[in-house]
Amino acid sequence: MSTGDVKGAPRRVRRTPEAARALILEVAERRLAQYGLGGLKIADVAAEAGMSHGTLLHHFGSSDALRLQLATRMAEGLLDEVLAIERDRPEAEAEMERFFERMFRALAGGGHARLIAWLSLDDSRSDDLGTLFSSTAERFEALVEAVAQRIEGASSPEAARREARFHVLLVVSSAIGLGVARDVLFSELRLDDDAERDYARWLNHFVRGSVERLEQAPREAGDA
Amino acid sequence: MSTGDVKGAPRRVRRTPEAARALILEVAERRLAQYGLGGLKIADVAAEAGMSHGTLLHHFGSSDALRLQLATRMAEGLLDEVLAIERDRPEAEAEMERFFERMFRALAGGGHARLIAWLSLDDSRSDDLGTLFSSTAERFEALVEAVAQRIEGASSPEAARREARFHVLLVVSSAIGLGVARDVLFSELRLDDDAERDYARWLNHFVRGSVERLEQAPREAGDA
DNA sequence: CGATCTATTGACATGAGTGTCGACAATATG
DNA sequence: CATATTGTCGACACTCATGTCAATAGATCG
Repeated sequence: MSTGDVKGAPRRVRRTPEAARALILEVAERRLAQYGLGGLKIADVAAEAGMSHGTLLHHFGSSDALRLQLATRMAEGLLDEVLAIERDRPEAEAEMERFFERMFRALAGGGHARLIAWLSLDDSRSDDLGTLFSSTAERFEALVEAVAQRIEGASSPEAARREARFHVLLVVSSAIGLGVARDVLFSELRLDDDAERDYARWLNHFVRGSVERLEQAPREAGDA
Repeated sequence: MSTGDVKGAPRRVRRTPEAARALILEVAERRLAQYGLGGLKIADVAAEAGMSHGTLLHHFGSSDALRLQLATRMAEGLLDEVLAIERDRPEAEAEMERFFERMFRALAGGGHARLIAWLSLDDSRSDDLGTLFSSTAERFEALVEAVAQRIEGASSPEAARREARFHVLLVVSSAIGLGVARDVLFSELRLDDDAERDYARWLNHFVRGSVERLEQAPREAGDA
């Protein structure tokens, strides 16, 4: 068995630091989604990226820094999603309809939910979550406001905001829960793999219907 | 600084194997809830249980076995919760009202959501989930049936079951998501700590209202 | 082409977590 | 009190992920 590539493949590939980092983060994100936390061992990530683990350390400094940058990258990706949704004028009827559905998919579909869960489960890293998502809070607040204004006429402003907040919390928490435990839940409830898309649509209709109902009839639900 | 206990504390405590295991599992479960995954290192668990880590290994054989037994214990605890709820006759109106709320709290409040997330995030352990929760699937199915029968009269049986399944999925996924990412979500949505109780109630009313609505008007929501 | 820069590498060091083992001691039994 | 059983301990060995370092080689520039 000869070594195969006698001289075709270069013994070393020299990348720009930016290219190397981008490549590593790509691989890391893919591995996080595919293998979970265990897939982020720097030796494995480096191997899949086609370099030695020493090189990876050279670019990121430490394993922790890699994970933090990965988290930042993914958080920004998620933020971009939310911003893109917001740019589509959520106040427009047709766009509002897709709003929850898109956010749901952004959270549950990709590895974002897993990332959040990972950061939450690791006590030493739970603080990072606050800084990572500090910029998204106001986006969520804007969303809450948008929803609240639609139902504000039918009830008091406080009640409207409470309803809006809980509606958003419902969608986001469900998306995270599904993103984390999709396999178990589908197995438990005997749903096939296509059901996630159906559920996303269903939840969208469900929440939207509730909002519309609140627009007309005040305090239909939500009094302790 | 003298050693304090000159002769008061026994140099060794000798437990029965059952007592030792129970103690260890107690400590482990507490630590999982408090410190997350990192809190399950056998040396730390053993220290908090007042024994050497060698003793812990003696009783469980391996670190993996400890985690698996802990998972089993917690899964059984969750199952007991569900069974207890079921015994309270979910078909009765008043109990049905509390059904979702109680399950929600059982999942989100304790460490169950974290356990599920932990097992899901670790690819090497994701298979254990299936076996652990194999016995709960039929319980969930019974719940789906109970909900479905309430709304069956208003629409086709298939549509009723679909609605029921998605309603259950909504509550469970939201509970898991909240149990995993409670801190982040509350921070993002600017909710205080009391909000979880309120949200559980709100979600209960929310889902119950939807079911009641489906009892009267068929296919109000849920057509793609 | 020769010099400089630095991304890259592989070998090595380090530390944390896990598992092993022989001796000790607490309890039961005669 | 003598003996057996075994839970318990502490020291040691092993594995593996992380991090370090000096040498190497690819790229750029004069």
